[in-house]
Amino acid sequence: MFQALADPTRREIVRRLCEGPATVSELSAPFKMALPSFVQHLQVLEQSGLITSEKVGRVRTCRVALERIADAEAWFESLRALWDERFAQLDTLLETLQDEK
Amino acid sequence: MFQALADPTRREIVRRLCEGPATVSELSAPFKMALPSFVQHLQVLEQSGLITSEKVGRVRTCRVALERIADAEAWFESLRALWDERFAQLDTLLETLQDEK
DNA sequence: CGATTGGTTAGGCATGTGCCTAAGTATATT
DNA sequence: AATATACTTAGGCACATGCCTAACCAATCG
Repeated sequence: MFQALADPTRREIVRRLCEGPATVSELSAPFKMALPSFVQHLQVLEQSGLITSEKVGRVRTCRVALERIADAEAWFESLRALWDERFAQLDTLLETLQDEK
Repeated sequence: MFQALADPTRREIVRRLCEGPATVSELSAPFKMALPSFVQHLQVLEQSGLITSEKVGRVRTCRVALERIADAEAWFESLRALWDERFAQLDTLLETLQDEK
């Protein structure tokens, strides 16, 4: 998942899809890149679960998988929890020191 | 920054440092990896700003740079904002349709 | 001072990644 | 049916990445 987000093109794709579903053509338009290369990026994102896609006729429409984005975000929250826990321990220690004083 | 977080070893390093500062030796102990390889990971993280390090004598101590972590987290928040904005627009549209009905 | 410890530098390798071009398939339009 | 459009498949290349070993430097310990 983080591997998938390592590439700036892929991050931009995800960002764009948060604005709403889009076709492969729409998504690829702003990028000066050969289509197969671009689609490879989509595949990485889809493989990681961050987006889904559906082909109707000859048009493939991509959508962001927000639950999966939330999974990635949760990692940061877990870091914050660790850090906060550390501050809580520091606070406790400071209180202990004050009591002893 | 996301590039730096793409590697599981590096994510674990960051996670560990959120528990508190640690020396290179301490950090590398759980990993079955040659020290130079491990230090290369630290360098990637430091280069990306996610951690800082300071050498005192022969001991290098690493610390997480929480502000920088917050920068990465902010990207997810910006996605959420886009998504929320989209829902707001949908709500408005639904209300408009209801009014017309 | 010699030995040990903690880290750094240098060079190398196998694999992965991000891009390309060419050719092809399927669907839609004229 | 011919043409255009949207995507897919296949193969390739240059560079990046994640690991290794060997050698070295600096600080600390006994």
